[in-house]
Amino acid sequence: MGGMRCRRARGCGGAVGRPMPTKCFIPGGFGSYTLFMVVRLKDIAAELGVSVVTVSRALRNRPDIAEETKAKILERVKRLNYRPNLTARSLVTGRSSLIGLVVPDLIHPFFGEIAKGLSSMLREKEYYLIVSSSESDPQLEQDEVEHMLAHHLDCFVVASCRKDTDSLRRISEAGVPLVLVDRSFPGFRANFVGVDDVKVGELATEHLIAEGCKRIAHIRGPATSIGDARVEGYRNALARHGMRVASNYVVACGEASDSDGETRGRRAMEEILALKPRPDGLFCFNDTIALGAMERALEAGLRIPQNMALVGCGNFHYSSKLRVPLSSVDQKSREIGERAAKMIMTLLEKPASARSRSVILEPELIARESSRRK
Amino acid sequence: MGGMRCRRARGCGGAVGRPMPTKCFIPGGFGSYTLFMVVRLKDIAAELGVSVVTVSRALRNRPDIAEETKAKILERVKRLNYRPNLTARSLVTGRSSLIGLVVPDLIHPFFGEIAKGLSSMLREKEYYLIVSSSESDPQLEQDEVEHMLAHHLDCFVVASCRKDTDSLRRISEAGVPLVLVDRSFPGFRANFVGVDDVKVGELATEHLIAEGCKRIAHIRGPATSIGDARVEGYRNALARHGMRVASNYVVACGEASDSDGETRGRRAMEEILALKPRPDGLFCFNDTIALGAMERALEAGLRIPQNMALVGCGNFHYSSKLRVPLSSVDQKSREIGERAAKMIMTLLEKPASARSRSVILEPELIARESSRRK
DNA sequence: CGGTTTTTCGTTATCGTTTACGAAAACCGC
DNA sequence: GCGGTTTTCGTAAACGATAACGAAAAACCG
Repeated sequence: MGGMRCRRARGCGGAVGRPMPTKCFIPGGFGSYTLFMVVRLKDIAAELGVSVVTVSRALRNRPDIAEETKAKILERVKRLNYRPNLTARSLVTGRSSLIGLVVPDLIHPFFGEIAKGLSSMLREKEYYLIVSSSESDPQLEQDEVEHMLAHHLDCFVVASCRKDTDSLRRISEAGVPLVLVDRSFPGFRANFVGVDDVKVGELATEHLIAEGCKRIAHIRGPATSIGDARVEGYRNALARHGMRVASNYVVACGEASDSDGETRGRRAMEEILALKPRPDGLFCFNDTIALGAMERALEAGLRIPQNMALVGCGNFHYSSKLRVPLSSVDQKSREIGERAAKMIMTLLEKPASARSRSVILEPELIARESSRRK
Repeated sequence: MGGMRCRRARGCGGAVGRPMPTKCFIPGGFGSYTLFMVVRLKDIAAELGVSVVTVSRALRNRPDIAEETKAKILERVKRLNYRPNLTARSLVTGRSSLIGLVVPDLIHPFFGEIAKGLSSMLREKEYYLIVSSSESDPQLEQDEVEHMLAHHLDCFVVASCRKDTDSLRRISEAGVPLVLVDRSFPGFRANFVGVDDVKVGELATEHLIAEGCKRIAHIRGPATSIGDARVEGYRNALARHGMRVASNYVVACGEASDSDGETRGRRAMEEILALKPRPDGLFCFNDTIALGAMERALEAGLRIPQNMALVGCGNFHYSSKLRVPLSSVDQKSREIGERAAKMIMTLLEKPASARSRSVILEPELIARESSRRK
């Protein structure tokens, strides 16, 4: 118990660097404060009369150490509650056990689920998640990525809100593995996990057709690969059934960041209500927009789904609790997180393979009252 | 541009440690890959013919450096896109710029908001958030804390799901500053940010009384300080109006982790429906439970709020979109995050003050259709 | 202009760990 | 009992930064 150090203590500043017993009470103070001990390899080594390296070897289960000494060391390590200083380890190994997650919005259930899926899988391998919410602000995203690079993370998981690939390119240039989620960038080669967004559009539209809708409109999302893909799916489905695609039936609602998606949904619905003939089916880019649209439609006296059937996307867990339970295309957010985690683990274990992998999940339609007309 | 190193590269393993130009193309490969450069203090120093320490000084804006050399260095730093290796810095300074956040559930909007509030404030000071979801599992929480301690975080923010203070005690013993959010532990001195939960119970109950309810029931939460405080508030309000507190009007619904809060809410409502006389007002521990209760009540043919007025707690942002928009006590989650961030910053800037601080926010009732009877 | 102060910058040690290498000890076959 | 392997362990040098100290250069002052 000899050579240990007391590092920080409330009200005992001078003691830094001096030997201390495991617990240390300051008699004169406001009471007794337990001081904290930094147990280091050095301490354990000194106690047992072995070298630092030997202790390190025991901890990392290296082969070149005698079973006997290893047992002795591990016993002491356990008793002293030693944990290796990952900062120091990281400095020399170059691996931090930290994964960076950059999403547009932490509160959005979609990204929340992804974070949860990621962290629950990464936990097993003792990786931790350092998160950043870009608040759907491209500049902020870039800045955050830049700062996070300084932490030398082992891998980035990014749902980018930028139109260009500048922040992603910075990550690649820094040689840090990267997994895109939700949104990919054509022309930018990277690992990707997400759903098939064309399929999303198809599923929603096919469903509305199956429910007997004749004039199906679409509130489209931003002009990103996702937004475009869903429009494409919508068009595919209509074409497949020989239905006309009136161009004014696709209404844009701006750069739908989800925070104000609802207002945007309301505004878009205004446009749709003005259409002649009025659509009897509507596929919305996401649930938030669908929510706003639904509210506006109800205010206007429409009955849902009788006058207009509605399908959203995202399948928020409260979709079923709404005034009119909302049909929605599930984006498999939890699974996206888990698959991304798996991808990260192979990325980090295998020597960096040049090929980038994509995992495209199948979306799933959850039909609820807002679209059930039969 | 001389002494720089190429660190990692796809498909060029052998080059590690050798000098390389800023960009490096491998002619024979599958194409051209940009290699990444580790720019270090050493590199900048070598280029400019100054010492490492001088560069370090320029970067940290220290006084003991000539303006001229500082400018020269900063120009080069900027041009090379240099960022200090925070891992290395952390090792020597003992400060990691990382804050640990441990919550029971990342998807829960309450904790999501807290995370958002925290990170948006901490961002300014270039602190980052390492998050962990304990999934409401006490053992998991303990393990996670244990692991996170190895990362030598600057501060912990914890919404503990444990009945004891073991994990918290570990943090204190390690000498790491700690801020509790949402839930405090009587007898355990620590910094705290949360709402006044007695007030929560009072607000909800007073409101129901004001709306003319005569027999007010309560679905209580777990037997924690929070659960107890809300019951206390509920009792206070009733007592204040001379109303009888029937003990069977307070029904428990188990350890409401929020994931299955809804089922628990349904079950609790079963009990409540069986009460004679049937309550005409109900205050639920949280919105999720309220949601389940509401559903069950509607199924049973009750009209809300006419037959039974309902108030929840948490004020989820979709509360207003429900079948019957839900009245709810707002817990100021965003503000909790922001105040916690402020607290952290003073904690880290000021020399560790022995006194622990508490910020108790005032909850606010948001009345909606589920309780409006007048 | 000598001496003192101030400014500016470099040298050395350190943070806690791992990697590379080599030495000692133990084991082996003959 | 001797060369050669194998096991086990220690020494030294990193990793990239900062802290402490001291020396050189510049500025100041009477």
